[in-house]
Amino acid sequence: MRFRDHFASLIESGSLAPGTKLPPERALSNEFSINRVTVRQALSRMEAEGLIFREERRGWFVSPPRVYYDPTANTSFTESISSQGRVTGTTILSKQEVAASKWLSTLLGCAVGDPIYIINRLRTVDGRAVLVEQIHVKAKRCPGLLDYPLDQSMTDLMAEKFGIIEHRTQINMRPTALPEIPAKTLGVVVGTPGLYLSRAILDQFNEVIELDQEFWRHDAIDICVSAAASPAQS
Amino acid sequence: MRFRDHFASLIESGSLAPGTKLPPERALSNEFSINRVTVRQALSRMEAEGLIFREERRGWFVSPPRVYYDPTANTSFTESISSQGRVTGTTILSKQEVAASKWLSTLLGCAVGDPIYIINRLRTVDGRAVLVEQIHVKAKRCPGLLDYPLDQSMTDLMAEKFGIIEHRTQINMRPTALPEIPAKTLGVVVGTPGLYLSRAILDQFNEVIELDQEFWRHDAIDICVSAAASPAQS
DNA sequence: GAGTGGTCTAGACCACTTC
DNA sequence: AAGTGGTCTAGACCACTCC
Repeated sequence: MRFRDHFASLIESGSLAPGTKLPPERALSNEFSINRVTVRQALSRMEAEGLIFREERRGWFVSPPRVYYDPTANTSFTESISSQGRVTGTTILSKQEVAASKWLSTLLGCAVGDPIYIINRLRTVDGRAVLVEQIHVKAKRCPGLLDYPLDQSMTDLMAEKFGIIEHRTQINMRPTALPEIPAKTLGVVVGTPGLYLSRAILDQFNEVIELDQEFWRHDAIDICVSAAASPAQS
Repeated sequence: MRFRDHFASLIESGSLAPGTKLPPERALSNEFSINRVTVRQALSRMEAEGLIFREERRGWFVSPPRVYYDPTANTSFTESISSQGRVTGTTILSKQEVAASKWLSTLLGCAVGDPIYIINRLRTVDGRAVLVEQIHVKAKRCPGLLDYPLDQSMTDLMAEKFGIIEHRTQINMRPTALPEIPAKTLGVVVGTPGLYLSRAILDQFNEVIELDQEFWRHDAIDICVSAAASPAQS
């Protein structure tokens, strides 16, 4: 692992700036006198460590610092990221109205066939795609939602236009490999390590009104959560 | 990816029970008429997806279901896991008193050189090693801690013996590759995807009294957090 | 001691990006 | 059109597990 250690120390010492493109695999193979298969194995290891990332068929790049993100906070994604001096971008990939599947109806607590809005968004930090999200909301609770500008905070939009106040959120997260569609969207090889995050949002009447599913680049995020001990202590 | 899809459907349909050992790589290579390098590539992909896991030099096994874990809850690890019908185990790997390093003193808010207890524990679920944790506590606040039985809830121990009540916890998590020592301890290949979780625990006086660092097998955990919206809404 | 996984070499072809 | 990453073949040796 001489190869890995070489680059790891270069990156950690800051000699290689975030975003820097590494030399082609074949060049690395020559320079270090190791086989290209071995080079790729070492690069994948460094990818898993979050030191470097790749853009499919474009090459390997030094990873930028992770962004801190508190999924339980009431601050919006954009707000939270820009307070860290980073620039976010949001792209609407698609928006549509569908009839609730069995699966969706269970999670949202509605009838099968009820109208549901689905919005797919891509979010970037400093120009790099870091997450894709699929948002499901009950159309009945916010008619015409799709006609509003959707590249901003959904929370704000739903509060201002439809009087829906977030009351509680149930979040699940797990490390996983990125499935085909999110991977393609993020410009990443299918099977790259990632983070899956789902979020069920309940309104002031404790009704599930929104269900989000996010796939993150695993090296983009540092999740931080602050928890106050509840009165009932074990 | 015929190979991957074959096993993925077997596992997802439940035909291959958790814990089942897969055939040797060379046998798979023969059976599917693909090169062993390709077999290993597919297996690594399935490992990243959480479908299978490996024990170093022992082989590949079907992953058991993830355990749900709420790092913000006040329930103990054992309590939370056993309520899911799973059996936990805890092994003390080491316990010692050290002088606080610069790094530790900053995080714990004490002087460099102050006495600190360090406890390393290994935790298992249904017999499988799923996480290693390193616990740092201020020795001054709980003298003689190391002489108590340490294979149970630290929270309970510190409350009962030293009157220390957890008041707030600051948690950070990120997907990463397992470094050498945790990997070895978990019987996992260095560089395997994992989850890093750190926890700073503050007592009733808002003083940091404990600092934990955990490395999880990435396929073992499903993190769930419930968040109530705070009065101050953005 | 046999078998297995971990690591490595030396090629090859294709799909895609870049020019 | 050239170069690059993604995928694949066909071997090899070592360290370790298992019997």
